[in-house]
Amino acid sequence: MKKGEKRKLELVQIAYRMFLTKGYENTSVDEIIEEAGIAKGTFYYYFESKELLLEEVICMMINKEAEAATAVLKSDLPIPVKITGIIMSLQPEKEEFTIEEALLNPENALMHKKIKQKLYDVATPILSEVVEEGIKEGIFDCTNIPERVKMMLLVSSETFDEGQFTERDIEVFIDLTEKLLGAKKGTMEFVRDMIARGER
Amino acid sequence: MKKGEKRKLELVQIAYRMFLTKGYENTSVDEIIEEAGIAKGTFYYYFESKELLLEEVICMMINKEAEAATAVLKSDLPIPVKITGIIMSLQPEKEEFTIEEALLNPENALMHKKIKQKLYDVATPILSEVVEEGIKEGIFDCTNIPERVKMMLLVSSETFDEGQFTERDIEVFIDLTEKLLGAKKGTMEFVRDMIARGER
DNA sequence: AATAAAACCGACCGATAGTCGAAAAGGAGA
DNA sequence: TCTCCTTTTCGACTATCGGTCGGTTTTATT
Repeated sequence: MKKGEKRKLELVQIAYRMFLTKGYENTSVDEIIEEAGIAKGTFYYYFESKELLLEEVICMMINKEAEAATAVLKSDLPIPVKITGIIMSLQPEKEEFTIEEALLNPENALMHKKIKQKLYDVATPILSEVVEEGIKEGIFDCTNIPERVKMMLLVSSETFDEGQFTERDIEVFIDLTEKLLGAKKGTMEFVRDMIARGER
Repeated sequence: MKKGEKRKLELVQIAYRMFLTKGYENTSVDEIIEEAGIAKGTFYYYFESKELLLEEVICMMINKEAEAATAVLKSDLPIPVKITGIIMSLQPEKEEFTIEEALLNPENALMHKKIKQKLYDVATPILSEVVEEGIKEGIFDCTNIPERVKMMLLVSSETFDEGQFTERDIEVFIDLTEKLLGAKKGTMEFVRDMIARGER
């Protein structure tokens, strides 16, 4: 690995940590370069702008999560379990840092939005594939799969990411998922336990 | 009306216009005060910060939309039409300015998020009331109404606000709404026309 | 050793949100 | 009209921030 690439990676990782703890808007380039012990010019040798750095930080995060999701896809778990597993592996929450709080912070609205957008782009094809499998196996029955998957992702992220959800939210989510995919009642019931287990 | 209140209102309206045309981040306080013909100090006499001004601008917008929504609620339109009407009256799009573009602009992520949050808070009780009506009339059949309404709002705003939606998105949305509320197939079919008509 | 390419430096710039002490403007009572 | 107090206005000033630029050092190549 070349020296330049190493430095760039180092900067991305420093930024990752700082963006999540302090927020993107509240982290200045000056702070990043101080932490890294480099000069302003060096920073801009590696990144065209602060926002492009953010882009790279997000890429790094997404890739990590996409890997986990793909692993679930290729496993031989039951289809409904796969779906829940993929959705949950996409939530950036259970990492070592207090990411949830950081992303929910209003001042990270931009970062949050960008992450969600990329996450959808990555997750929709993966989940769609699983749903196709499910249709072949006869446990799902629906058309317009990508659209349905997107709505599922939307509701799940908006409901569960925020951390403030009730038993009733889970109930409605299960009901919605089953109906959206044309599954028999009860098919997705175990989501309840997975969410409970996945909780912090 | 006192002189001070008038000035404050004037500033909020100027900011409203400028935020929507140029974006919140891209509108400087200097530009606002130049437009208003006042000095910096005067601005900060009325608003503690630029962000608190944004808060007031959003309040103004929400109130306008909440009024429209309540008007629909109190009308004697058929229930399903009421629901669509309320949802559509909450979309800040069809105003005189090019608001949609401004809100979709990534740099307005903060503003967009804040608006959406407030809109949910205002709209959920109103829509829930309509759904209750529908249940009494026998065209809907469901429990956990507020949760279902919130998910409906979520999907509708995320799908249609972005402006990039297909015929298939509409189809899935109709299907989802009917199933979410426990309505007979076809109950919400006319949404298609309303969306088509409401389009720009 | 000579040369070129990659990596690094930090003073500097323009723009921005926000501060502050002082000065008008306005009104109420004498 | 003068006084006193409150409300409103002013604009120079500050601190911080993202970003630029010309030049220097390090590293690899021949």
